[in-house]
Amino acid sequence: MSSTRILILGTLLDGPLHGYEVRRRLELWGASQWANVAFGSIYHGLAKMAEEGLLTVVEQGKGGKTVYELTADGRLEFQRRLLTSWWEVQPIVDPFQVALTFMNRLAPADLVVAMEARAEQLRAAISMTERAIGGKQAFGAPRHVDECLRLNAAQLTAQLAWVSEAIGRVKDGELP
Amino acid sequence: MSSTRILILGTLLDGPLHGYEVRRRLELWGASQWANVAFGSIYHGLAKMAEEGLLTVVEQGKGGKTVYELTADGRLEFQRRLLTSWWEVQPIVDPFQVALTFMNRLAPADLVVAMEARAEQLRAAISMTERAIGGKQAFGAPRHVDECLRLNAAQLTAQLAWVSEAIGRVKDGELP
DNA sequence: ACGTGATCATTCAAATTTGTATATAAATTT
DNA sequence: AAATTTATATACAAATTTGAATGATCACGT
Repeated sequence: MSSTRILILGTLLDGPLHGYEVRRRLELWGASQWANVAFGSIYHGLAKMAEEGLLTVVEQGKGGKTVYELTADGRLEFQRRLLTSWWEVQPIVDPFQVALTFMNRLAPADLVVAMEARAEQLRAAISMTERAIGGKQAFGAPRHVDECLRLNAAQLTAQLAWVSEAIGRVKDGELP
Repeated sequence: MSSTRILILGTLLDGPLHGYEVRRRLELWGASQWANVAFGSIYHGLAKMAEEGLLTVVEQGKGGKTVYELTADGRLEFQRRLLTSWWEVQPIVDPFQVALTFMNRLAPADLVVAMEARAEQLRAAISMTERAIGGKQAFGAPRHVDECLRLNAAQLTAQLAWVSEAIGRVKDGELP
């Protein structure tokens, strides 16, 4: 289950918007980091949900601009999806798991070099994320988007801890 | 960038396989948790990569069974993708970020209830993951797949830490 | 008023993913 | 040994995602 739909519905809660603006809000919330919200997906999602009655077209635009608004059904659908987001623990998808899966396919020496480089990059990513905390309110983002950053930083820190520990074990020949 | 292709290539490293068996191996490695490896994706990926010369059809089957083998190009492509997996830090995609993004759309009381339930589920998921460590070698999985489980447990623990701390802040009215 | 680069806004074909339907072989029950 | 269930194996239509292409509009110096 992808998150495109709930994200689109969520941007429309406070009033009608057109596709480009939907995308801009999501960008501001950092959603482009962890969701499929390329323009194509947005426009497709909007058109599809309008077809299904979750949205209505408010202003079919002169010049082509199309503005969408939530219907009552759309609001219900948002609430439904929001509740399942909170109640159902869904797997974390981390592309680094792929690297791990095939760690035995890299020569140990290369592996150690890659791991050390990754540890360095992770430290940079973590401090960058932490510095970003608090910086988005200026552009109209609600305060709690910082929590997304905090959680992300915590998960990157967990990855860093794994890498740091594993470097030693690879050097000792315990891994892979 | 999805991980379907590298996963398929990786299963074929040690010898030709047909689609169903590719899927079985991935399942064993736990990849179905964090990647798009439904049968449809596998068969499509196999056919596409064969078309592109990364694979060849070894045994066009009586009864329909089609066995694929890596070509030299396919091996190179795997190595290329493996290196980028290790060297490029890519964002962690956690569906829970969606829930966080919209935490202000739930009544605080409901929010606290959902968070407490989630903390409970996370504790269960973590201990289940930890118990699974070491259990897959019996079925032929290489030892280092345990590392995927360890990393996953660490990331879930990070999420649990966030939730536990945030419950207090919601009760105090600091969030959202 | 005129070009020109940046931002705004959408469309579209191609690639991928999902989910279900289908078909056959193997094991199990009756 | 026929019937039924389970596991193996693939195919396919529908939905979604990607990424590039296309225009329109706006700011700004000349």
